[in-house]
Amino acid sequence: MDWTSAERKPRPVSRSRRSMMSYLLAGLRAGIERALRGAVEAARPELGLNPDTVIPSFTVEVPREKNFGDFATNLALLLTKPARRSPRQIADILINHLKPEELQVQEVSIAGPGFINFHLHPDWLHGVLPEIEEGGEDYGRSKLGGGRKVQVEFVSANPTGLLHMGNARGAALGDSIAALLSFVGFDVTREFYVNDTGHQIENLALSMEARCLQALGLDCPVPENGYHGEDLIDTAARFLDRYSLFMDADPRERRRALLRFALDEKLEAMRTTLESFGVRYDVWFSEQSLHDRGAVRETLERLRQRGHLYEKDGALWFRAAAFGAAKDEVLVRANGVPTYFAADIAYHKDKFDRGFEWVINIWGADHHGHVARMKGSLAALGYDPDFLEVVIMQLVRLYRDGEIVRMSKRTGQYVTLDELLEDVGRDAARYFFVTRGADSHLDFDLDLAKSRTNENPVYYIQYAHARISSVFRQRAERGSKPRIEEADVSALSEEAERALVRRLADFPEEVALAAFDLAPHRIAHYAHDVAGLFHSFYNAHRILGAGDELEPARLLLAKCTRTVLRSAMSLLGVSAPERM
RNA sequence: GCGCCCGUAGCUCAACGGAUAGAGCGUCAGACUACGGAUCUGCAGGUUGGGGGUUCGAAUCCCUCCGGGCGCACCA
Repeated sequence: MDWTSAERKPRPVSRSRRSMMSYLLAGLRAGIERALRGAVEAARPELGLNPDTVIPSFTVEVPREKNFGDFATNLALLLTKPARRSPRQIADILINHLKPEELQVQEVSIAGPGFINFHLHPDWLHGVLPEIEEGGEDYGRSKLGGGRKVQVEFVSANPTGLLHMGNARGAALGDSIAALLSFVGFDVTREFYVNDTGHQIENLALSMEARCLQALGLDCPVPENGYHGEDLIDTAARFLDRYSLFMDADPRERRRALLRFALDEKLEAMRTTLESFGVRYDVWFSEQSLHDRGAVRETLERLRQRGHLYEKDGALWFRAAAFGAAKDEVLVRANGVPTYFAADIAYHKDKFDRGFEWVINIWGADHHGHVARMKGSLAALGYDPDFLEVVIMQLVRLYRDGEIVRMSKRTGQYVTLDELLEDVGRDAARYFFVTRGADSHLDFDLDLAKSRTNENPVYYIQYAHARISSVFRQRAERGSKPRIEEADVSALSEEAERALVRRLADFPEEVALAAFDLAPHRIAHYAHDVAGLFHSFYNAHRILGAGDELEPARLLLAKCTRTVLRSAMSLLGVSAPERM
């Protein structure tokens, strides 16, 4: 783990220097890192390092094993080559150039193959709770993003049907990623790209027309490639309700009106569903608008000028293969109609032109084949393709009653997000989707998500939060109120208390790491961890009635735990109930 | 056939290239006469799919094989 993780990955946003935080742990780490750097410089002759030898980039991290200390560095291991000495020898030399007392470090030791372990003075923990108390819901926020503009585009489902489980995973993932990036100081835009033109949309219009005619008693089947979902029957009925002059209208006008009506209704339904899932977008971007204002034509022209297009079989092709894609791609069909990909290139160019410095797309695994050509097209336009980051999300497999639920959009046999929300509820759904890494195949157990038992991990976290709230309710009911403000945190000496405080101190770094790795599942695990430490503490020790010294200190600990749990759950889109 | 992702405890999954691979669930054995038992404590459970390689160090990177998922349209 590394507070400077923003610099580890070769992303466009990574170049600017971090703005340093005052968080305790981060500060202590930075101090140790500086001291180590200084020690290498001072020890150059002893280590046999040339003046121009670059110090390798080393880590100062929290070791997994806690008797390895609070921090450990691999610096000595990395210097073996340039220094031509054994790592333990190097570590020994480095330690002689460190002044631990200046670092709040109690003990420095060499361990294992040559790690240098730092044991902090135990009192450092005393600073943690006051810091959380002061920060409140802002504890963990940072300015690491430097206010740079980031766009997260996710779901972007075809407005031709209802949202399904795959879309739901994308929604949960995208929204949490956006929340994380915002939390660490990026200027985040959540965006939904609306596919409101093209073949699928024409099919939608034709299907609507068929449903209308059916409603009027005519025998008119939905086209083979059309949309057979029953929701369209209702949509058609509502249309007829409103526009009774259906049969008299000019067929072309009629189709346009049908389409407009269906699109509006479908989009509105998606917006409503997503909002009840806790997801709200800043921008709904219309594909059609790109065509309307000539952005697609303009983009094609630019590619042509740069010599990346050619004609074949009457179609216009992009030399995608020259930019790392599997094969070349058609941008304009022989019939003169641009492909979806052509519009998509224009869309991503537009993202560039709007000034985003980092663009994140959440795509399902069934679209992974598009990544190379999308990036290739950006390179062809003269942009840095690394500004685009595509998070590929593996597909969701549903289980009910221990068996796989087969889903097929064609036959309309699939579980919708609306049904999921009704069935298992928002909290469990959001948590389940975001508790696994994006590239892990997700087995979604409907029965487990629905169950209100200890098998369901969502409630474990929420229960910790509700329990803390309950303690404060109890306290309010009782007469005596020791003042939390006068809590003496040094009274917290039990192992369970210290472990919890220690974990709470990790939150700012945990959030930063999760944000830059686009990995909200880290927060899910972290929250579970904190909840577990709290439950252990709670079970072993009294809070109320613990005595004049301990009670206020433990109340403060409980309050800070609640603060962190709330923030973590909020990042995941899970509610933090006062009682359950 | 080619490309991308995955394979870790009985199940679902974690683990910035670091030290003795960790959680939850399940199994088994236990725990408060006061703050919510949707809790806690403990036991058992592993050749990280197989085999090579790189590295001081590999679940992690490279090669190869096996198994699973998903792509490879003038669809989106």
